[in-house]
Amino acid sequence: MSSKATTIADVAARAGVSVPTVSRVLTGSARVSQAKKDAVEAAIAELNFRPSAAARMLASRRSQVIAIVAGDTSRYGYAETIRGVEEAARAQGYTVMITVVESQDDDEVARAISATLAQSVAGIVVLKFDAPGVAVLRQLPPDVPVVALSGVRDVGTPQAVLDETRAAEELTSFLLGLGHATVHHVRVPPSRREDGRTTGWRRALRKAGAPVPVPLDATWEPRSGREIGHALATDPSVTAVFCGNDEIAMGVIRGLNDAGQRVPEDVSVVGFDDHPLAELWSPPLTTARQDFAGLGRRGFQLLLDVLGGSTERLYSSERPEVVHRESAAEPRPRAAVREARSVPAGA
Amino acid sequence: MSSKATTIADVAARAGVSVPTVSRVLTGSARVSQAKKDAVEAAIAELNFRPSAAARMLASRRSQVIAIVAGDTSRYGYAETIRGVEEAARAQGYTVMITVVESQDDDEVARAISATLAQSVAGIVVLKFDAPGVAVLRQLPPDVPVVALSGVRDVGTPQAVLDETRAAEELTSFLLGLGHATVHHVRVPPSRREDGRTTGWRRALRKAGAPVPVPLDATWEPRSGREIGHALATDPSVTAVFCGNDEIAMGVIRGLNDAGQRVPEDVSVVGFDDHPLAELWSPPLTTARQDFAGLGRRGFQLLLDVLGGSTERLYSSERPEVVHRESAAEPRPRAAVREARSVPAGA
DNA sequence: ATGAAAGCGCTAACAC
DNA sequence: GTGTTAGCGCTTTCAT
Repeated sequence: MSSKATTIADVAARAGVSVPTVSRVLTGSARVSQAKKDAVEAAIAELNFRPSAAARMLASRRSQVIAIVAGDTSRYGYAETIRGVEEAARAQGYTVMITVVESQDDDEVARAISATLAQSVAGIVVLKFDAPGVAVLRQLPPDVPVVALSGVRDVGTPQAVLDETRAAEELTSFLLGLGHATVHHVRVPPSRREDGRTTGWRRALRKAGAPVPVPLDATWEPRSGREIGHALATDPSVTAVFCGNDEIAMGVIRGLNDAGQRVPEDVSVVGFDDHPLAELWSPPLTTARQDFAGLGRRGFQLLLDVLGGSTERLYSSERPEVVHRESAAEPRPRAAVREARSVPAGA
Repeated sequence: MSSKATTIADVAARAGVSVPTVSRVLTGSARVSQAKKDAVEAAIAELNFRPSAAARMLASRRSQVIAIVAGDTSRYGYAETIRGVEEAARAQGYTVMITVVESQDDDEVARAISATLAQSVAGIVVLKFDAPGVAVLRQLPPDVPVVALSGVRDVGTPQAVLDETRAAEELTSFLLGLGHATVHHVRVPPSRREDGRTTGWRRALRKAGAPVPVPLDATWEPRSGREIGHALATDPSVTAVFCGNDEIAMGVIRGLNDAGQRVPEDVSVVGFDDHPLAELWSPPLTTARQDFAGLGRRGFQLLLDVLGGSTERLYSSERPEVVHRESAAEPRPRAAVREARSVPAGA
């Protein structure tokens, strides 16, 4: 696709050597005399030659391309994770292609897998953050080098995890320790029946003997949190809320504010992720910091280990750190609820 | 990389036909009798055969892969644009690979271009949002199918644009129309000497005969806006601020608040992009809505036109729409400035 | 150390 | 319609 179709044969001719010799200097697979090496390199530069990755893959049956399979690419955690994988891959000379799986529908999952495998990738990193990711992992042929990235440890596939269960438990316990009778929970769409964040929250409540309220479901849209905030405002028993992520927490706080409730004076709200805007919010969000880019980097490293034939139990776990800011406080008698202002039409 | 190395020859043998016939049903390049077609499809399914994209590209000299070249992948505008390109590409059966260019440094730009071109891509979409993007565009060989995505119209390369100059001018004029003597400007790192947003702002001020303050420079980090907000708070002549993007606007508002200034009562602040959190911020942000995903989709469509050999002047422009919310108001005598609280250490 | 020959898995002519 | 014959641009034996 570059200039004309400058091939390795052109380079060989120009340098006065054989084709395999050019290949040797290209790949460094065997020693070549300095003289020929220089000649080849000069010819390559003059001809502005670029080897064809396709021909290379075909002949060598090896590939320097990895695929990232994800249910989304632009939401905060996904985008950061992808950035981490790409960064680490690039540093090792790998190219990254990306496959999006829209749903856990069989056809869609099969389509995504086919599209990915057709590209002769060296390996695959799947973001197991949601149902599509889980489905892909389950349907992938067993002999493909793959690593999963997620929030909960699992058996089987090599994986890098951000242990959200422990962090959620810690965050919930912190709220309970402040004196709240219980902690309500607003969750984002879970990857399976229950996310680690929800499990951790439940575990903390159980351990403390606190009642376990029914979790409320938000979508990925921050504004869905706002509506839930309106609802939460009408329930005086709600004094602390643990949200599935910071963006939902911001929405919930906004909804609570619409209804005249202050955070943290009337209701404490904590998020998850430590989104870049969490520290700038009013009030600054207490949350758990997730190093998504780091997760991506660890994931790629693991993939490299798999590719290297490592036989170890491939696994890397890290625990998000709770960041204490100002959105959580001791419970106090709540202010009177006022009618939630409806969301402006053009908003 | 899939199962073993099931090839088209295995399929042919199993189906009792020749290799090209299998190829024909695979590509639909020629009619094949229904009987053989069925046999081939059955064999493909039984063998779980997946054609090798590498072999295909090599033999046909065509590719179903496009590359997105970008200076960043996770920031809001970038991530959304990438999402749009990927979505449109996937809908047409294309696979997307992504190349990140870290800087405008010659070596880095050359590395990115080489990595991209080596993959035998059908075409390239470059995000000309920053200096690295501009540099890549300039150094790309002239015969590569490419389209640029940006905020300012340019000559040369086919491109899809989001006309930020006009939108910035409109936003600034709106502020001036409210009665502000001038509008200060906080810009994000520009793609060249000056971004369209800055140009539009300047143009509006000139047209109105308003003084043109020196623009302030933020980084891409929202918190850099906060520090600028602190500085702005000490200058009583500042009554309206136009920020390069919403995240910086949020930081500026926060900084202003730290110093006891209210928005919009004391200072009006407007952003750019209509970030998903802009409507949830306090106060909700007046801004210009940028349809980045749409830009990405239009960009891919343009690339398809280029690939189709279209000889038209390939160009697609759209103008961001100003969204009026609550962060801008008429100027009023400002409240006394109080010492800006320093940013919390752990924040 | 270097060249000749033989493919990698597929598509593209070209016959029939 | 369908099979035969040639490659695509590289890497890989295998000689030398």
